[in-house]
Amino acid sequence: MPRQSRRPPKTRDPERTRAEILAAAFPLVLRHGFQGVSIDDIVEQTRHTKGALFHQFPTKRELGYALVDEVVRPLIIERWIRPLEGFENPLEGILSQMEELIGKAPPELLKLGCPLNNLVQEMAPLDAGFRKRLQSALELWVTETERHLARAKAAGFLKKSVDTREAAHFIVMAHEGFYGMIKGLGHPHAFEALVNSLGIYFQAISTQEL
Amino acid sequence: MPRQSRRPPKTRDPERTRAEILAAAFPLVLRHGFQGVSIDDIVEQTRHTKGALFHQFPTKRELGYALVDEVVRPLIIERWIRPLEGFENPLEGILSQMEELIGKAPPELLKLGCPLNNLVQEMAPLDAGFRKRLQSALELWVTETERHLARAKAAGFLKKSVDTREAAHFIVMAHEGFYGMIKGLGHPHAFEALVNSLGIYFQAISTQEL
DNA sequence: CAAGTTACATACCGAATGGTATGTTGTCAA
DNA sequence: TTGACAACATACCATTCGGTATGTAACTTG
Repeated sequence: MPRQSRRPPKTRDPERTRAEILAAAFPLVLRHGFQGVSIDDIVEQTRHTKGALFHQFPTKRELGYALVDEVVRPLIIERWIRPLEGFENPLEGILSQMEELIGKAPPELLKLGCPLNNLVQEMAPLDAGFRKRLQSALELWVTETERHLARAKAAGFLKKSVDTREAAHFIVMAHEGFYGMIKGLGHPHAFEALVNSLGIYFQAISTQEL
Repeated sequence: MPRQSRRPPKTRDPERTRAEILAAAFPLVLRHGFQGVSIDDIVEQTRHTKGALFHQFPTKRELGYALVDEVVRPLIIERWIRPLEGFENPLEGILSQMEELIGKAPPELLKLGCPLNNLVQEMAPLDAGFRKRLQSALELWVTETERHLARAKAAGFLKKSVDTREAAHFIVMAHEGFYGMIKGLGHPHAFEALVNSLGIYFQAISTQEL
């Protein structure tokens, strides 16, 4: 018997309800943008109703905020920061992770772009609440990247002259730029060119051959 | 007497009407996104009516297409390609132009992002017509950038080993990434960091000190 | 100048949207 | 066991939106 019934269960679980709504909203927003997705669209993708949604989230905007704080933000850490811990040289880790998550990603997924970048471009100039949360997520990404660059420097992989904060900004910018460029060109073909060029930059700030 | 009357003139000028509608739509779309702007919003910013708009553009989407082809595309050439012709070394030109158009731009303008990038992120995955036109604009930007890189190479500024196509992709990506990053962080403070890092990349592909 | 056509202006419409009002049921403390 | 409240479900609403139907004045053409 399927544990995940299509009909609402008799037992209540508000946290799970909330999580399921967010999980349903995420891919829709990724594909259509926040403004392009309606409450009804989201509800349709869950086993819940509009009443449940508006009970969990007072407004559509609040749902968007939760999406940033509770879905997008953790995703950044999980995908782009945590994996670096497994690499002695973080620069290698960054290139490797890019190859893994962008280079090898299915084209139809890549065309949807980066969840964070999409929301930044769409919502940051429109709404202060979004702006604040997206900014916070971006700064977290930069800060954590810088931490690993500092580690790289301490381990002698990075030239002493490198400003790790500057480099971290550039690297995060490149992530978002890669996604944006691939999305704009419509095919992932440009990825290799981009990662090669980023490699040249990495080489320029490194003390040894990568 | 003001030549530009607020009331519609008795004399007709369809091309001017069309241009005025596009001119009114452009800043609105830049600020609120394409989906975030209504036909009535646009009409309100002109001395024309909804009837005129739908006479010039059969649908809202067609207006968006025209915005890409007739406003955004020329803007790229005018801002980022043409100015390079005045520089013996195009790499210097790119950095100089970035400083001029991004570094010195008013923060409230920067927060709105890059017109092309905004539309790419918002509309490319949603609509094939947008996708085609945005892709074409991006490829034009890359191609024209590559032309100047080839010139740089011929003049001996670039290392022979540099793949100009790859580098052109990376440079265009950086333009869009810069805008996106500044928009996301909410303040132009990051620009200097980004342009410094791009300078390191430029140095790495150059034959001499910049 | 007559007749047709283009370029609008005005009024209106059906559908979609975010949100609400109200009813119902599970849950839990006393 | 029983209220009381949280967690929903259902029905409904006001507004907004892209688009259209229709009327009219300017312009072109024969």
